[in-house]
Amino acid sequence: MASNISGKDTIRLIERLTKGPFLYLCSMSGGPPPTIAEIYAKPPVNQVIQISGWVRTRRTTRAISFVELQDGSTLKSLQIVMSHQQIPRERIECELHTGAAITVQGLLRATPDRPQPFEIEAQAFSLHGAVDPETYPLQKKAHSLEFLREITHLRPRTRTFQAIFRIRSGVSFAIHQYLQSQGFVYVHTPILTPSDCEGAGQLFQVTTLPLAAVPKHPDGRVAYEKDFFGQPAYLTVSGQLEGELLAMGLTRIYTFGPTFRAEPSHTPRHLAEFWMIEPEMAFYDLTLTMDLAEDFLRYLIRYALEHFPEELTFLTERYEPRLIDELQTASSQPFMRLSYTEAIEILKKSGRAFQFPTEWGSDLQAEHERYLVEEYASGRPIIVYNYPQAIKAFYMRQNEDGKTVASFDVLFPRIGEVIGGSQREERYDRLLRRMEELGMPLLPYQAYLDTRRYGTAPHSGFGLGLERLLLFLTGMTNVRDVIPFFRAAGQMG
RNA sequence: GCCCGCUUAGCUCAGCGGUUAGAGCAUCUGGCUGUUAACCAGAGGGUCGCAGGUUCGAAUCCUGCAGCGGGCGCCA
Repeated sequence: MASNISGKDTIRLIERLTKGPFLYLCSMSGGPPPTIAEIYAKPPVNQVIQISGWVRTRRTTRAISFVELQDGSTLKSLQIVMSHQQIPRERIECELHTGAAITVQGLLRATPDRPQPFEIEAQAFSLHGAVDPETYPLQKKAHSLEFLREITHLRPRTRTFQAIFRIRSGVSFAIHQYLQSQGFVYVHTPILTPSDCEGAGQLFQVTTLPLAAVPKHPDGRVAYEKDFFGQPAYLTVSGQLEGELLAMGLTRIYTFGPTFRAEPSHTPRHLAEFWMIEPEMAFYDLTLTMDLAEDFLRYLIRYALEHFPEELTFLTERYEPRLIDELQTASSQPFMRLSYTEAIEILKKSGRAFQFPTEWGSDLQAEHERYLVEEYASGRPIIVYNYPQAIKAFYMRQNEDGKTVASFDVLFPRIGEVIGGSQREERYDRLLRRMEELGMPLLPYQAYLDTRRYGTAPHSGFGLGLERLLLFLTGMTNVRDVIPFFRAAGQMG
């Protein structure tokens, strides 16, 4: 057991086994052991090292066993060579099954004439956690994504999910990097909110009231004054309204956090808990905002291409043959821009028999978006802007034509909408009139309206769905496969 | 929420009214002087999702339920 090996013991063991000077790289007490990615980045050739990880495969011949070790730091694995003279074959066959966690001590030797650049000649290994091969669900061969969704706790052991989660991490970092470099302030908007401030979807209610015996008034209303906050509380469906308040003081802000919608959407593109990035900028009009959204997305795609070439090659070969081509197209060519009115004209002239109407005023359906992106634009991303007011949210800025609002959607091939955004209505009278037209209660929006009463300014923003973007970046087709643990209607994976 | 499809060994699947339900991989046993998802030989492993029904006979046809997947709507 590794926990029984002290640092001194390890040094003594290795000294005894190697009878010579060596570089003492790590022990449990002397710093973290190197990851396989670090070994590949700077191979300590001809040095004795310790390396830890999980067994991916083992091949045994008469005199030697080969163990492929992986640790999720890279797609690559490290081959460990175990001579049966050095380590008894029985022990290897008993302890080293796919999935077992081990630490190996051995000499890193260059192997220029073999498929892998180097390997480790093991002198000793310790087993941290054994695996019962009869019950361990994962094998060295590929599994279906559907099967892996049933074992989300073990998915991180597979190279596919290691690649996806590394890309998710890198892209999250790049999101901060890009926005920070553009002068944006990262703000934390609340997850618990008093009401549905956007109408973006069904809310999850949060309460400490006992569900078996909810306190009520004589007239049957729930006695919310006895609830935790003294009023109803919900999980946020969007940080936008708070984001607007903050942008009206900090000029450029963004949120990046989880969002919750209790919409029973049974599709591969919806989650009940998903991550959204919501930039909000004072003194930005619609055009500046579309420019920002396009530059931002192209930066993130380029970032993925530059930082995760091996992962993207793996995902392209394994899951989506068009992946790298699509990423290169989207990052190298400008997005196509169409007004909603132009888009409708194009659909009408297409000669296609669409299932849904293509009249001005009707919303663009999935089939319309797919035609526009995949056929009309030949796979280039498209920005559609200036949608009819009637099909968009109350806060979007009214255009001078009296029919449309300054809104936009970014549509990607294969996945559809990744961004929805707009210039916000900053004119108090216009906003108030629109809210009254829609019969909205004004009381919960006093803070929001205050920003229009005091020093109002033109401002804009958008929401980027992280999981949707990751579908595009990884070639996955189901958002459940780009988040470690998914929450969707009827499912907690 | 509506519509469609799938569910057979640990995994991926074939079988679609007619003997005792199959294959590859995995597992186990044995073999192999360096393997690359190693290879060779042998073995074990199944109430064919669950509950009913039709039939001389059901994995196969029908009904219901469940789980999963896909399409649509809503959206990110």
